[in-house]
Amino acid sequence: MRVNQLAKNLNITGDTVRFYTRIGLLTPIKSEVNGYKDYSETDQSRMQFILSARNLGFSVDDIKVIFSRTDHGESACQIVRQMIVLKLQETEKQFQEMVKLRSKLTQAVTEWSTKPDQAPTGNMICHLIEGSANLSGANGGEHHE
Amino acid sequence: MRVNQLAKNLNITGDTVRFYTRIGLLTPIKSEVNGYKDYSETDQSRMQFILSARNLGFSVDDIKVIFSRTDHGESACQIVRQMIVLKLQETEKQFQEMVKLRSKLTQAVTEWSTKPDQAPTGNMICHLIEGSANLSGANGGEHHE
DNA sequence: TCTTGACCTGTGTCTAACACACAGGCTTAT
DNA sequence: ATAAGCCTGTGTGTTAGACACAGGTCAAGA
Repeated sequence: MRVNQLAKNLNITGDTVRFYTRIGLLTPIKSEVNGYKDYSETDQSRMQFILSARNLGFSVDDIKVIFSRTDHGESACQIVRQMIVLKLQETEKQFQEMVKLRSKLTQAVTEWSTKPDQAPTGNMICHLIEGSANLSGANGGEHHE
Repeated sequence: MRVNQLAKNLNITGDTVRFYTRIGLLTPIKSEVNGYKDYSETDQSRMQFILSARNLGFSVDDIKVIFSRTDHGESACQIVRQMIVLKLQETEKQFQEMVKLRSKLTQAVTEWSTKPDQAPTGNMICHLIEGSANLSGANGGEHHE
C-alpha cells in the first residue's frame, strides 16, 4: 500500500508516515517502476505501535530503542517498564511546573487589575511584567543552570 | 560591557544573550576595533525584561510585539493584559492535557504490574504499550486533524 | 493517441528557544 | 616573541512533524 493509504487507515496524515519513514522507523520497499514506496502490513503495525507509544508520551528516540530490541526478536517489555516510570516522573515534574506557572499567571492577572497602564521609560519596559518578577511560585532568586 | 559580563550579571549563559542579539531584541554596538559587541545598560534592562516575560510564559514572538510598541514610546500594558489572559487559557488547556497524560501513565503502570513480559510477534511489538491504546482519558477514537 | 486536470509522491525547508562546537582573536605572563 | 588560556561570533543541532513545491501518475474525455 502507498503512503496515503496507510495514513488514511490509521487516521493520520501522509506527512507523519513520511516522517517516520525518513528517520528509518518504517522501511517500505521502493518500487523500481515509479519510485513510490510500498508499505506492508508490518509497516502499518509498526506505525500503529508508534502512535500508541507517542500517545503515552514516549519520544521518538524511546521508540527507536524499543525497535532496536524487538527487531532482534527480543522482548522490550523490561525497558518499557523502566521507561514508563521515568516518563511518569518527568510528567510529574512538568505537572508541578504547570501548577506553578498557572498560579503565577492567575496572581499576575489579579494584581494587575488594580494597576494603571503606564508608558515605558529608559529602564522600564512594562511595569506590569517587570513588577511580577517575584510572584509566589516564581523562581525568583533561583540560579539558572 | 561584553556578552559574558551581561550574562553573568543576570545569571544566564552567554549563549542566551547571543540568541536574543541574533534575533534583534538586543542591539549592542559592534566595536570597530575588535568586532566585539558592546552592550549598554539599556540592553541589560531589556534582557532582564525578556527573562521576566519568559518566566510568565510569554513567547519570544510575544516579546517582539511588546518591544515593537515600547520602542516607539507607546505603552504596551494593554496588549500585555490581553496576552496574559490568552496565556492563562492556553496554560489551562495544557494543564488538562498533563492531567490526562498523568492518569494514563499511572493507569498503565498499574495495569502492567500484573502482566508478564512477552516476546514480539509479527504484528505485536510490545503488548504492554499496544494494550494501552484505550486507557481512560486516552483519545482513543478521536480523530487526529 | 493525445491531453487535461486531479491526485499523488519524495524531498527540502521551517518551526522555539536556546545549547554546543569550533576556528580564530585577544590578553597576559614569560 | 611566544605560549596558554579565555573570549568572541557564527554555523549547526535539537522535537515531531507541517508545509511548499516540482514533477510523476492515472483515469476520463476528445
